[in-house]
Amino acid sequence: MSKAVPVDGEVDGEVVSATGVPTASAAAELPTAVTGQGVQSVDRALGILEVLARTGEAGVTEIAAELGVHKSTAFRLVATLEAHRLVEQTVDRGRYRLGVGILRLAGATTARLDLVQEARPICRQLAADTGETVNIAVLSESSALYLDQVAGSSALQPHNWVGQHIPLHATSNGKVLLSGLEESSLEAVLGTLATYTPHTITRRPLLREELERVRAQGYALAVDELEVGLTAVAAPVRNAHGDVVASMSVSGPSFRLTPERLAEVVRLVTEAAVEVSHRLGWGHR
Amino acid sequence: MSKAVPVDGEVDGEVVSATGVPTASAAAELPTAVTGQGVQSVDRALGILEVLARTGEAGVTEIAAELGVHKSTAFRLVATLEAHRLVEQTVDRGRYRLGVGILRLAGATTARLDLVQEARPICRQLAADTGETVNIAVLSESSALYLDQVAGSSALQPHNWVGQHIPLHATSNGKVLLSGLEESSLEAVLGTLATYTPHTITRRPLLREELERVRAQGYALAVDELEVGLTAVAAPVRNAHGDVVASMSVSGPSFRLTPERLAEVVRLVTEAAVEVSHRLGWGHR
DNA sequence: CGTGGTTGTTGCGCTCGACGGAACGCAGTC
DNA sequence: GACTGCGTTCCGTCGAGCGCAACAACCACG
Repeated sequence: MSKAVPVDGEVDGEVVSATGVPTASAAAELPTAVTGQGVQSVDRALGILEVLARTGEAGVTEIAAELGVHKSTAFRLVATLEAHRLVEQTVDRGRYRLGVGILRLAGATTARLDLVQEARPICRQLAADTGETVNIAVLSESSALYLDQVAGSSALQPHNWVGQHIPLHATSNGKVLLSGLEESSLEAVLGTLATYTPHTITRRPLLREELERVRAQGYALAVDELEVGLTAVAAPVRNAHGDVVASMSVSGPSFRLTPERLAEVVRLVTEAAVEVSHRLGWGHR
Repeated sequence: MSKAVPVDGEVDGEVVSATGVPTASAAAELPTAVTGQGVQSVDRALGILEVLARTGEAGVTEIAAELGVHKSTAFRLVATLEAHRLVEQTVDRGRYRLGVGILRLAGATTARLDLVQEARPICRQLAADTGETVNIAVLSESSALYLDQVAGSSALQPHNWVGQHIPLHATSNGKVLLSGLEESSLEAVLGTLATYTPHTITRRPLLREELERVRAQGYALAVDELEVGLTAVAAPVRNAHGDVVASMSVSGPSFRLTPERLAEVVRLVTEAAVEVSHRLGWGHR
């Protein structure tokens, strides 16, 4: 198992890439996707955390096999992790699982869970890619509250919606936010469905169908529903639990967001929303 | 931009001003945390995580000083942590902070805790019904550890307590958890009763009376006891044996949780806690 | 534009700390 | 009671990780 050490060749450290297959490193017999270089024992210890995150529970022998190290080594590492409360054993002489220390650390990271802060660079990129206006909104008191907006490349600055409350049933963002609600709370936030244009969805059964479609396809459309000539597409942003916490949208004049262009925009906005979700801790399992 | 919503950003020293009760005369030789025995490098690496959790952000030199090791050592450890996404640097050649890997792990831990799993839908419903923030906490190391949080309908996430250790005597959750203890273990977990506001209960006899009241009425109140303007009400969650295993709370600004509204909130939170208890096997006697 | 102070980053040789082998105590199970 | 699995402990060895020092940027002086 001794790995070829002396000469360290590649300098680029980027190995893991979410979907990427691990690089073909020499003697890569480890089934776990742990990074090759770094402080060995720390690398292994963190590997243990990842194993436990994946399996939920594991014994020392199992862990040792997974990492490709001796039992005693795995035990020493696990004991060190336990001293820091990052793992805990179910009973004495039992298996191990992740401990409360993880939660304490996570609590410290929530300080930077500022949605706007994390989403901004991605919003900017999305605005640059599409050339249209990008918005991010959350649910607030029976309406959509726009938290941030990045203008597109086009000269004419659209209306600035930041801080505005927007009806839920007539916007793409609103539909996405509604799609994340359960049936019970859905009824609580839905008042009368006001009519804004002939295309506004005003009948509840139709809205439910639409929300079901949004859930299924992972994004929402709104064409001429709030305002004639205004088209928008939105995708959900999820937190670590998978809840829909916000919605990210691209909007612009309908004559520019033509049906054939929409497909590409849909792809971009869903990708961006997934990226933000990842930064919020979503994406395990 | 985005002036409208003051979602608290990166305030540095913002971490609970409460937990750090000045320890009387703790070991001066130990640089930071529990660094007893174990794998040295792993111990140090985890120490780095704790430093970052405490300070929010830190540079390599600062970390090295905190741990009492050489810069290069700290750098290598931090680089290893970074490879696993547990830390990340703000910009190139910049300071380090905790990364999203922590959130992934945290998500895995809460997913493993059946308590959170079972309680989550009920918490969500409770948050929707009351419009306020719902928390669920357990007893851990002489303090209340918050396991989960569901934000209320108001847009701005007040403060994310998940993973934080909160004093037991100054919170509604803490009182509920204490009320489930026996006399002997009660004395063990109670240290000095720190004062946070003029309303904090700091005298032991008064606290005992309060706990007796909590036991009798089946819920706990905390108005302006941890923080002026913060009101919370909590109810016990019991397992199949009837032991208090967790506490569920609704909290919000005192101006919104008025006395006349509290009655209704008390009813809702106790009902929700009973429902969770039932799911954990309580109630068949 | 230099100059002295920071930072984070990187080779390098020495040494001490982490590693693996083996043995131990303890549960179950043929 | 022998067997086989588990988690745990002890110990000698050797290579991995340590501290040193030099490096490359950056910032604040003057």
